[in-house]
Amino acid sequence: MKTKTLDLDDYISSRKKKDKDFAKEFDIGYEDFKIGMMIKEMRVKTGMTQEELAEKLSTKKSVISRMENHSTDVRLSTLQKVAAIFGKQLRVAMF
Amino acid sequence: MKTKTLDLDDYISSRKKKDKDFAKEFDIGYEDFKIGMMIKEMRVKTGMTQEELAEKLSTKKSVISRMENHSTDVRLSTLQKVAAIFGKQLRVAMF
DNA sequence: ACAAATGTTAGCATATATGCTAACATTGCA
DNA sequence: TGCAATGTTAGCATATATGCTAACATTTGT
Repeated sequence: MKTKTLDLDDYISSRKKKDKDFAKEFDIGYEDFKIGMMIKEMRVKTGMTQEELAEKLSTKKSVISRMENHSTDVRLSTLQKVAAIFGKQLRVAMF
Repeated sequence: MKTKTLDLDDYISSRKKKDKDFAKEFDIGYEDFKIGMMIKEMRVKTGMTQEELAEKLSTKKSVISRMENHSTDVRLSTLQKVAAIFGKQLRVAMF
């Protein structure tokens, strides 16, 4: 079961090397969440400003800044909204 | 990019057929979350009662029941705690 | 059928994510 | 250099996930 997990890790890892925007994914550990980095990376990659993303989320740019920097937690529904804006599908898994 | 996503879907799908407890994963759509089903499935599979899971989460069985049935949303930190109890790693991805 | 274990629900309390404004900081460009 | 765009932060308001208790329902085993 350990080896099986590693198989998938390897698969995803190699896929990411082949194709940079294959997906954004990360594991959530005991330390700080890195959700903000993920969101910021997708936003910057698509050339959006915080204010533009905020408008699409029907909120304010200060909220985006906080999410990208200070937030320690987030609701699944919020992540889902963000994913939708970037045309992505949110996936949650327990490996 | 569509085909790439399908590749991964196929991979995971076939892996799940080979090994039932390979992983629990699901996509979050516009409809209702199915987080509760995922949690319940893992709990039942490990033979835990709601009360036992509640104790490990330092909460009450009523909270578990609500999560498994009515909850429409959940925090990532809560999912992380649940995953940890089942010895799993929580992964979030935007495909 | 009964009793014990397990699960569900309602109602309320509390913690915290999210919403908002305004002031300030930083960056980029003329 | 200075202006405009963009990003950051603080403080407070609001919405909602989570915590808790108690009563009730359901299941399981005898």
